[in-house]
Amino acid sequence: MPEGHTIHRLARDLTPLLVDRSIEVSSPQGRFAADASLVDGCVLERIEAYGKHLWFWWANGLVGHVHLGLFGKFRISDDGPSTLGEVRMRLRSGATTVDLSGPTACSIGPPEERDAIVARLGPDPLRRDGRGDDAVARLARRATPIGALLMDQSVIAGIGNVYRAEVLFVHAIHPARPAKACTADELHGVWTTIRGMLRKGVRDNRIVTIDRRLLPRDRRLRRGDATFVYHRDRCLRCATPIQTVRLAGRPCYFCPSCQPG
DNA sequence: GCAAAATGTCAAG
DNA sequence: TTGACCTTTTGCA
Repeated sequence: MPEGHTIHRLARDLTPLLVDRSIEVSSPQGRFAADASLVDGCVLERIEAYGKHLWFWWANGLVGHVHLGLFGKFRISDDGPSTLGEVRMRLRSGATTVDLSGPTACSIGPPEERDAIVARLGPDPLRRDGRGDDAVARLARRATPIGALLMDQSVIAGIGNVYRAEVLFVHAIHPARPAKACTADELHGVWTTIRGMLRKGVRDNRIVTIDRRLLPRDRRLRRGDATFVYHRDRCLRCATPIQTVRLAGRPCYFCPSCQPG
C-alpha cells in the first residue's frame, strides 16, 4: 500500500530498531544474496526516505536502495522471522527481524546511484527540503492533464493514484484539465493539500483523506469510509456516480458533478 | 484451485 | 501506449 507516506513512516519506524546497530543482512529468497553479502554485519547509520524511495546508509559507505513498487511489503517481528512467503531481504538485529518481500527495487550501490535517482525526483512534500514553489513551477508550465502530471515523480515525489484523485477532488479540478489552465492559487492549494494529506498518512499509517468540513453536515460516514472519490461507486459529498478517466496508465477517479470539466 | 486486483515503474515499440 | 515484473489477498467456482 505504498505511496510516499508509507515510505516515510517506514523510515521512522525502522530507524529506532536498526540504526546504530550492526545488522545481519541476508536474502532467504536468494535474489538479493550477492548484494546482501556486501553489507552483512555492517553498522546501519541512517535510513532516508525520498518520495517512494527508501535508502539504507551503511557504515562502509555503501547505500541500500529499496522501492516497494505496487506489491512490496516490510514485515517486522520481534520473536523470530515469520515463515510466510518470499523474503528478498532480511535484516536482523538482536531479536528484531525485518523482512522485505515483493519490492520493485532492492540493491546495494555507491552514494552516486542514490544521488542520480534523487536528481530525477521533484520536491517531496514530506521533506524539509521540499519546496512548494518549485512544484508549482513544474506544474504551471505544462499543458499535460494535471491528473497525469501528479503521477509524475519528477514533478512531485511521493504522490500515487489515491492521493492524486483525492487532492483534485478537494480543489474541484477535473483531472483532464491542462495543468497550465489552473490558477496559481489552485496549484499552491494542491501542494498544501497534498502535504497535509501525506502528513496525516504518515501519522495514521494509512490513507484517510476525507475531511468532515468538506461534507454536508448531515452526511453520515460508514465504517471504512476513507476517501471522497477513490475507488468509490458514488461521491462521498454528493452521491453522484463516480467516473474514471485513464491518465498516466491508471484509472483516475473523479466526481463529474463536483469536478466539472 | 485459479483468476483478478492492488496505493508502481521501466523498457520496448 | 503497452506489457512485463514484483507478491499477497480476495472472490468465485
